[in-house]
Amino acid sequence: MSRTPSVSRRERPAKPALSREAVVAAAAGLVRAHGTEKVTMRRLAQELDTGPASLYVYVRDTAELHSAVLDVFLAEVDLTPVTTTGDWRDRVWRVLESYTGLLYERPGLARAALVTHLSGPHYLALVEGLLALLASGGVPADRAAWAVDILLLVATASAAEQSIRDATPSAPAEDDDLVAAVTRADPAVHPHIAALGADLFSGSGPDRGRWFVDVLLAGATVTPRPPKETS
Amino acid sequence: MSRTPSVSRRERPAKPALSREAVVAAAAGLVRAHGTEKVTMRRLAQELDTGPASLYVYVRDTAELHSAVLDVFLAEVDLTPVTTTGDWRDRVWRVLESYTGLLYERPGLARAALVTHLSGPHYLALVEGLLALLASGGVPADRAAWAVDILLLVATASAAEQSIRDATPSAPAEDDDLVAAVTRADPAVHPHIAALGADLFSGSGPDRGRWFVDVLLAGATVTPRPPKETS
DNA sequence: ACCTGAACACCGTTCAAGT
DNA sequence: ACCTGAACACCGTTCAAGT
Repeated sequence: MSRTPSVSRRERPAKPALSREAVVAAAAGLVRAHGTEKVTMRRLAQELDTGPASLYVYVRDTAELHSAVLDVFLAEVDLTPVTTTGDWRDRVWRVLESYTGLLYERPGLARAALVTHLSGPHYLALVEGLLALLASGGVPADRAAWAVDILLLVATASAAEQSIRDATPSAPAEDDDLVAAVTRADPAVHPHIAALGADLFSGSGPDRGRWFVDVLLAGATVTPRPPKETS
Repeated sequence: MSRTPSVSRRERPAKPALSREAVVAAAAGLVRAHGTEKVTMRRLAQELDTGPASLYVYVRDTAELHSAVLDVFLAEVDLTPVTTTGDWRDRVWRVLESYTGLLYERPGLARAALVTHLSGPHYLALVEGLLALLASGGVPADRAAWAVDILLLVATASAAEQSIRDATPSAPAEDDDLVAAVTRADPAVHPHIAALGADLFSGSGPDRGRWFVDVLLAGATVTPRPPKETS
């Protein structure tokens, strides 16, 4: 008496067909559920009910996987300020705020973004939007490219850095080595650091960010003149 | 007849006594000889003729080790521009050039610096030097703190990024995903990116860097005025 | 042709047990 | 008290061998 084949074929939920989309989506799910640190080739393979080797058909390596996952999250960046009216600098700021806000909740991704080149569609859309805003503000195209690069870098780094602090509870990270070193700074050796003291870390992320955006955008709109010689 | 104790005690070159300095110095040697990637707890322990567990007496974890090693290399930063005469902006630039040059040859360390907080003595000396220069240029202390942060961030990132390109041979990284994506960009969807094309990556590291330093320092010396309302 | 089990060559960190 | 062998719990990536 043989078992009924049609029933015994499989007991567990259908194993979804693999594809790049499925792999990246599963990885994004892993980030959402357990954080970026848990997104390893092996864990992801387990999640997809296969062996790690199979993933290499769809992603080049772990770095590329991380970059693809980040792009999934970049879909959440609010680009509406690009097509809104209002001061262009404010609109740049709002886009960056949306970008940073996203990364604040996904610190591991911010750190990954710091050491990889992004190239996904949502990243391109973000860059395009910022370039459009800078163009509308009268920033020359070549400077706009540089400015967007740096704006995104600083935004990413601020998210990544915040995540370092957040790993420990205390407000300005009592036990941070840098804070300790600054507090211990000898005024005779490091007068400026000693004078600033904890003010070295002053200013909220947003305050610093807004200041930087204003400075950079102001500088980018100025046609650069060569520094005057000893005349 | 017992073996002569004084001779048989050890056959190999003296195992150097462990200490934080010895551990960090050995790690720096590993970086010099084989690159930052090879500086793992296990390899370092092997180098020091002990087990990995022993290292945890002297360093908290791998991140702290990397940060300590980086500080060793930061000893090479040329801080003489701090006490020289000449345009203060030039002198800031020269210090940053020295810092970046160092990291260009140690890409792994640049990447490490991007994701850790530094706090070593040479890092403090670098920050102190930059703060002194900005102060001499009339930058208010609180803005100077922000500016130095960002200057070092951008310098570090540019070294880390260069290292990503350098990992592959071709000049503007032919096979870079981002370059490919930009080249493929549809002008209808991404007009600004398509218009810029390869110019998105234009400008040498130093050109971009110098431009950025000038913009930031110009902005930092301006007393910020609240953006004028709709008046 | 396509996919993957199993292996290779590693990791960081902890802790019980030694001296 | 100080130090560490050995173990625990993982990694990324490759490739020979299957279907």
